[in-house]
Amino acid sequence: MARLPIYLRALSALVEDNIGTCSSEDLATATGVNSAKLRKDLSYLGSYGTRGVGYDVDYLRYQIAREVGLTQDWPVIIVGIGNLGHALANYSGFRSRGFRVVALLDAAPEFKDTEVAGLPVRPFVELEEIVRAQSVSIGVISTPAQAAQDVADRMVGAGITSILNFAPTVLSVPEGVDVRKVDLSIELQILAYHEQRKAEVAP
Amino acid sequence: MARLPIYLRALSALVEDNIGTCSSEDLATATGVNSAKLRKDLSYLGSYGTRGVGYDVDYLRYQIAREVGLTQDWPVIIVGIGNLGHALANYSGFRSRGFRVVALLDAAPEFKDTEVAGLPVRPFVELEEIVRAQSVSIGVISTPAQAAQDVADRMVGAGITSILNFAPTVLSVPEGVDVRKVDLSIELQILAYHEQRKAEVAP
DNA sequence: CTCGTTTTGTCCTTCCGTTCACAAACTCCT
DNA sequence: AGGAGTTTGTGAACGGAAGGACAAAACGAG
Repeated sequence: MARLPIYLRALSALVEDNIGTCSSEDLATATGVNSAKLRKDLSYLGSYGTRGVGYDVDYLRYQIAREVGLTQDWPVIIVGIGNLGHALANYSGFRSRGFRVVALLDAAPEFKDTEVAGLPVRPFVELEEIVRAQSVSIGVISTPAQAAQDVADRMVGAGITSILNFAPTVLSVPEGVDVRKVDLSIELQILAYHEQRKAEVAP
Repeated sequence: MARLPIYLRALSALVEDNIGTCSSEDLATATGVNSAKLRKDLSYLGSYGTRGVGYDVDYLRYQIAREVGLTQDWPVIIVGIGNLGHALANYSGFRSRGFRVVALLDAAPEFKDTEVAGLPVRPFVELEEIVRAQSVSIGVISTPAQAAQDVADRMVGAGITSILNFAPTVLSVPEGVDVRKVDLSIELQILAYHEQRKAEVAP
């Protein structure tokens, strides 16, 4: 479920505040979901609550983290060190949630011998070697659109089975490989759509 | 509909390739959608196809752009010029799709007199003035999580009615204000979840 | 002009996610 | 110990999106 990470974040905030127990209603308002939906989501993982009391924050957090797979460290590589790749390499939210950026790659020769976020930028041809050496299964693509499919093919060939794609292209990958796409301008377009509808109704 | 921008991008690619006409099947495979779903989406906008022929690429593109609201220019401000804000300010995909970044803001005084992507970074206190002067209705938040709610409140107070939030927090905003959230680490967590399930089944 | 081919637009069925509502289970107070 | 008050877990109803399937419409060949 795509909502588990949201619950996880809210639970982490509760842990910070030394709150030991919470009801589904509490979590629901904190995360902006319906409380029945939240309970159903959690019951799908098992019966981790106590009727009349609620959920043990620490315990529930661990159970969700285990379900999502965050009890282990996931090595990640980032291909395409432009503005966005730069930002991703420096993003602290990855490391704090069980992801470790093990390598940055870029095909452009001008990155030779440069460092970003404490990691050397390595030439793209070393992809296979790095993926195998570090058992990487998750790759991030932050290249321009026209390079994305090539990068994806190489990633899949090297053994990567999950791709987070920031390039504005539809990637085609074989069965068994997961792709998630984040398209910044599409998000803005969706907002513009709603903006326009507001403007049409009002005046 | 959230799929319209995807169709729009595929249509733009077809225009580049000088393709004047396409069937729903063509567009569907290019965007990775079921062709029946695509036709239903398009028919919701009106009857812009010709049976036995398909859709006129240029005409359809214009109609979708009009529906989404991209025939006009949308001024946008970005608050929080860290790594991510930097990348967003430089992202060319915004301008090329009808969005114009009119101001960058940050509360930190060390940004005084600096420029990013050709725009001066202005102090956060000038938010209201900028929003009013430029009639901005869309704001982007790329601050740390703890500042995000404050920024959102100020944005709403200044008259902004659509917010794209990159901070890992649930924002609470009044009725009539749209918020879209992009959480980079949640995307990775969803991939990790699927990765783990693959690993459980295989060995 | 007619027939065969192609493709749209849409009806209808199916399915999945969401929400309501409530019994079961637990705590606390008396 | 028992009753009042909470809160979970889930059965059942609801709604809407997705996909299959097909009639209507356009085009081209003969």
